[in-house]
Amino acid sequence: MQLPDPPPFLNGRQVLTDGVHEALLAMLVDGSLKPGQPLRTEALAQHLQVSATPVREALARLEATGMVRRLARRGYRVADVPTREEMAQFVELRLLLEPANAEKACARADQALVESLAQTVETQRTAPTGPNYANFKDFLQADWAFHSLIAANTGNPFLEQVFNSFNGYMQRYRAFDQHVISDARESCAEHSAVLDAFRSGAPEEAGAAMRGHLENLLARVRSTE
Amino acid sequence: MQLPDPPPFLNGRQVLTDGVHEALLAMLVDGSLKPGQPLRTEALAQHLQVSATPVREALARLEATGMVRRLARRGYRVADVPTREEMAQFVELRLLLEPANAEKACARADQALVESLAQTVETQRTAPTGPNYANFKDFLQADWAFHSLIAANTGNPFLEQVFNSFNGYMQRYRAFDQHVISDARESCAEHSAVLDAFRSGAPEEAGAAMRGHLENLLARVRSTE
DNA sequence: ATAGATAATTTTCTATAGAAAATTAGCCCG
DNA sequence: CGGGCTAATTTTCTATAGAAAATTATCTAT
Repeated sequence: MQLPDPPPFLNGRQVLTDGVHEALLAMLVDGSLKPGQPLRTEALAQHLQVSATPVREALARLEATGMVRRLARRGYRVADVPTREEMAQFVELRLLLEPANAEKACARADQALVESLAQTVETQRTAPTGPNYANFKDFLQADWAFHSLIAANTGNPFLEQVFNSFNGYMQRYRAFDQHVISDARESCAEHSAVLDAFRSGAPEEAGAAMRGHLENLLARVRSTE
Repeated sequence: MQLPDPPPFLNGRQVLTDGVHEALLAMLVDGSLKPGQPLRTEALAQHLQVSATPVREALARLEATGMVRRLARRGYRVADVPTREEMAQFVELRLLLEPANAEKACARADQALVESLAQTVETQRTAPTGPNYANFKDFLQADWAFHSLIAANTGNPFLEQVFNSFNGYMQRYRAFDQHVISDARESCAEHSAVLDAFRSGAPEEAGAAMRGHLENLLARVRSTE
């Protein structure tokens, strides 16, 4: 098959499956694919201007993230949005991992890392926090970048891997949840506290600050509704 | 296509991809697919008596486990066996999660769980620990079942999910590593200690026993060679 | 009407053919 | 003998057709 004009998502990618995977991931995260919605391969393929094969392959990969679920002989569906309780359990998991991440990363931190972290905090501070997802997208990305940078600099690839595997799951929740976002100011201040510990090279403090941040987050998630 | 005799791995499964996935997983775990070996779709398909499509789909799923890696336009390969250092880092991750798992599971444990755990310990105690993989397969399965049961009974599905996602990775390592197995006796005694804490309904003790178990494991992994 | 069965349609899933890329082999010339 | 170019082969990757299952629609009998 000769495509009339190359699909826009194939920027630099060599394989259609990769492009489809990325495109679907973006749609899942930003909420344009609605929870519970069936994902028919043919329709998606048509929409993305490719055949069904790379779509199926991309969906198979996405299944592992938990954002898509598959029923034998009945195809794929968009996973339900996490409930508040599920999100609380998710934060419980993060509470086990991220304070340790912060401690390890702080112990190994160089100037470049500290500056990168500072950059994310600054981005968060100045990013708009409007009413809909498009408006606070930058804020959320900076938020995640902060945690992600720390996970990536623990020196332990497994810690990074576990963290990243839940990336989309987390971001998708936020796209559907208005409340967590409204705590932008507090969240920003808590990140600053972690950053300060990094600046003064105090691993234990960094761990404690991260624990505090997540405990506050947990309280915010649990308190509402 | 009409298969002359149904492939043995399609027992009860409705979809070929599922069967292929399971078959490949088994081959990866028991070491019959060697580290670094290229996984050519056509060859695997022929061997499993199916076409290339379900093979590709199964490989796409396996990529997420870390046991298989993919290079664009160059296909899939069996991942390298974890080094000792990587395995130590893996145990570090487990040290963050599993003591908490034990504590949570112990706090919620009922009689049935305690009995199931006791069963795995008993299986371990009586299982043969011969020189090659086939011989201590039962032992390793019981070992893993112990940890897996605990993860599955924390009440937090994320803790279970993270744990299971590394299942194959771990088991595969053991198939290639002779040393960890030789500590069968110690490992068994340590499991007993955790079990005792469960019996007496002492969550903190259970967590501490689990921590001790993993710290000993970490020491065993690090000490050798 | 409505329940149950049957037919028609849709959709998933698998096989296969062919295009694009990568690998290997062969060759020429230094 | 060896480096670099081209041709041949292999292999991945994508599209597509068709089989099997599931879903929807239609029809009949009560």
